[in-house]
Amino acid sequence: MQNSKPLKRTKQGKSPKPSKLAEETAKAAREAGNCVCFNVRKTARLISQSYDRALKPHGLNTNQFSILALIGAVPEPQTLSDTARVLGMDRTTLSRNLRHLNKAGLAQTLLDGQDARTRRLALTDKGWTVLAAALPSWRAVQGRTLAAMGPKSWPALRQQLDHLGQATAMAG
Amino acid sequence: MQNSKPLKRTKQGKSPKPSKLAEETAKAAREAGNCVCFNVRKTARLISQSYDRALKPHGLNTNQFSILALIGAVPEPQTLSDTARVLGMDRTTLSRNLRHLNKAGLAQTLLDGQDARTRRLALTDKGWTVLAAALPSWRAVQGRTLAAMGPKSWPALRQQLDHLGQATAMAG
DNA sequence: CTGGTATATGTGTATATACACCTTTATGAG
DNA sequence: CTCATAAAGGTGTATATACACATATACCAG
Repeated sequence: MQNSKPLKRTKQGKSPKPSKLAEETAKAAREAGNCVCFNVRKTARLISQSYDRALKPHGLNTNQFSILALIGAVPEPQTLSDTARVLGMDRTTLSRNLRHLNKAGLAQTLLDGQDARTRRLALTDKGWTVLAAALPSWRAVQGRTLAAMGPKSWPALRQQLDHLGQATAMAG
Repeated sequence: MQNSKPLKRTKQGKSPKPSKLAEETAKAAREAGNCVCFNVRKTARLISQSYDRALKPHGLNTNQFSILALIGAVPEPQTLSDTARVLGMDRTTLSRNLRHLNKAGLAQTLLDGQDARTRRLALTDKGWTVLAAALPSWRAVQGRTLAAMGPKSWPALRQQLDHLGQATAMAG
């Protein structure tokens, strides 16, 4: 159970007089509850759990499902970098996420005929099968989510999220 | 460079005839671009990079900043579980995130006088100092973000995110 | 008191995420 | 052709994330 270090004990009775710095900083810190980044990340954490549970019977999590769906959605195999861009994901992150999908036999990385540097992404037969099987589960959780949030509000929310992603690039 | 496995080559010239399954699934997969979970996660990835850069001079990332700010914002040390709940973070995730903050000497985990099971979270003096120093950087990036997205739209967006987080709990 | 249950937390494991840096290949200037 | 530079991708490292499971403690019914 123990976390290695010896722990102090919270003082009982009168709470210690906070330092001047602490007093001012505590007040300012309450602003940070309004942090855009924190609130988006928090929502991402919460909603991911819901989608992960829904996709679990297919051996996928929401991230893997999104990658498979994107690879499957485009007619010709795209490069790793382009795919990462569409996913809003760092190239190296996608590279590593693909390892799991490769190992699971769901996705394949193909050489390009023109450029020896580039890799192109495609689904395997098994990948198509798993994706096809997972889609109804995704539709179900997506439907429940839209219903719970009021389906009308999603288009506006999505637009704002897109806008925020773009704005972020601007804002540095 | 190589990823161990021998890679196939994308076929040149005429593209292969897609299977019936692939054809239907590809069409369905395009729906998934509208996935609520994917879009929230994507925005979270993008915006996090911006905040991480802004906080980097203080040795913090956006997640660590949020945790410090929350610990600092409440008057009395709260339990780990309660703190995790407010952060919308799994208890065990917070537990591990705290290790870094403990090791860095920014946060401390205190024993509770009443209940030997519970741990309460507080900032160290160094934690107060670092948080105080980081707050202006956070205000700056938050300000840039709000400006770039149109400051009027944030309150509504935040409300929708909160709602979505709640809805998620309902939707299973 | 004692055993059963609930609560608070830590661990094992798997995956996600991105920056800094490196290698390989393409491309263009001369 | 050759070298400089750019572009595509992989690796090292650090952190984030959560589920399943394990441990320690509290608390309550009998």
